[in-house]
Amino acid sequence: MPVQPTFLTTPIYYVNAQPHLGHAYTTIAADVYARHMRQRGEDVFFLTGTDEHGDKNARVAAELGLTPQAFVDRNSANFLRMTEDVRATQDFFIRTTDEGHMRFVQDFLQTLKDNGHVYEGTYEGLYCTGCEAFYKEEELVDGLCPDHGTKPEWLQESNWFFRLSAFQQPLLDHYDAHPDFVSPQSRFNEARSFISGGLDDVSLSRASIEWGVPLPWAPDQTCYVWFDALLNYASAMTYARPGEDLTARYWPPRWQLLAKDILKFHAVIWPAMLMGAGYALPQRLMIHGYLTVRDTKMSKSIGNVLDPFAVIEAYGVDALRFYLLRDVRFGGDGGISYEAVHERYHSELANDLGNLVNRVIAMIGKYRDGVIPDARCETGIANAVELAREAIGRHVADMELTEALEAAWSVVRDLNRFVDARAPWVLAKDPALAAELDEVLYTLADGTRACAILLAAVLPDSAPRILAALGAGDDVAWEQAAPNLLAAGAQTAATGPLFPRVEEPLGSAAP
RNA sequence: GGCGGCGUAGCUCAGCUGGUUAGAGCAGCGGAAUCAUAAUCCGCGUGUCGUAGGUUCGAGUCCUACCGCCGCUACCA
Repeated sequence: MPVQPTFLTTPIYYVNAQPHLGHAYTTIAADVYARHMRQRGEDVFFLTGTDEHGDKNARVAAELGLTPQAFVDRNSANFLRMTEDVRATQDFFIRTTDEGHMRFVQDFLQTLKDNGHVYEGTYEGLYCTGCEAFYKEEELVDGLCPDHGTKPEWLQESNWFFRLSAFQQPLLDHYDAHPDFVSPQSRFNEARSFISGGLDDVSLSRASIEWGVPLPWAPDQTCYVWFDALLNYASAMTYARPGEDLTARYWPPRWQLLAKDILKFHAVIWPAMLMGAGYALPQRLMIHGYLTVRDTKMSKSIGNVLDPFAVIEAYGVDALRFYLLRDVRFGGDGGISYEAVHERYHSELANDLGNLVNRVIAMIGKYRDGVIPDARCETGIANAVELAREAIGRHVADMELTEALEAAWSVVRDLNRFVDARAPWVLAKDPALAAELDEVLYTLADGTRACAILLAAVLPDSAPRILAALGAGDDVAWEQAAPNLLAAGAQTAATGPLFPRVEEPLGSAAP
């Protein structure tokens, strides 16, 4: 199979806030895809990072007595640490304050202008200085800013505009020619109908905001933060590897992941910008939904969200990764809770998978002195592995991560069924059945090994531990996700429980 | 208001272009087994498929109306 370049991105996260579950969610999903494609031997470039310009940051920095740069340095570091905490394996962590990025933004804007897509105009409206944004009258609450409760002022400023309106037809043409441009389908329809409803030009600059990228032809204005931010996906190609331009190798992105709240920026403005500058468009955008905390009578406290770091601490990072992709169909909205984490962790990770590994290792230890017998994988299990491998490959490629996990889990369930059906403890009592016992034990060890490969992208901590326990080495290459590849004679190694039981769900004893 | 979507077992949800007795997981009940983190396996659901009509030989699956919920309806990340 030829090595394919695979460029995928998460949005860059706005450093004004602390990293939270939403950030972790997108990052984890992207990481699962990246790890999977690396298993398949593809040439992956996984990009994530932070969005650092905008007046909001400058103001908060001032309140804290920091320079804007010091402030974003500190907060960006929190996001970088978050990617490490969830075991994300990005190939580059971009920051919009990077010199390489800012230079690219200026070049890009100049290209847009040279191509005739930028003009000077006047923007006027009700402006809230707190929000750094214009409001329509109907958006105000009693004539006041809905966020700040202050009275917006009528402001008029000269801005530079991007001729988005000119791209309505080209965008529609692209949507019609690429029916899988935006997933899920409902988001595709939403974006397309938005475009067909008519596009207005958008201002791409701000006057009187200093914390940003100056327009190359009008340094008194800075680039509107969204233009600045969107361009990270392209700018990273030019400087992520010093002295090397990766654009030819990776562009365009195969997948760009984002949550539904920023659909229009990515599905309308972003492709139009790329068209205007002569870039190829991303192949596919994956729009995922919101994780909502279940509205139970129990949770009275406001802002009682699920803390991903608390879950990692209590259950391990694999549990968080598994839970988020398993319990909520990737792409849609879904309710989450600490109780559900607790249930999934025990019923599936601990009982189904963890206990499977444990019982297999125990039986091989007890009946064969911890040596993998010389036998062949039973055909039913072998077929199940082959089927799951095919299904998972297909699902992950289409960013159907929940479905992929379901396909992997069916093999785990098959293996547990197989244990009971063949009852090795009965076979062990009759020396005449030694060959059958060998086959059963080999099948269990080999099948469990294959499951570890199938799940390695989701469970980066546990999969290698399973392989080690089975004496199966540490190669998680996708070709290994096939039956009969466990070497006979390998020595198993006892391990503690992979997923030790946890007494109480988080949040059950709130102070 | 306009456009779009959703409403399926106690819970969370699958059900592609209409076609055998509507499915899965969890929870619950009963049983088996003992290798294992008391984990596992087997069996058990008469569900008005939101409501009322319609098209069809046949409709969760298409059409209409209605009820309920939700998203989008241009520049706060």
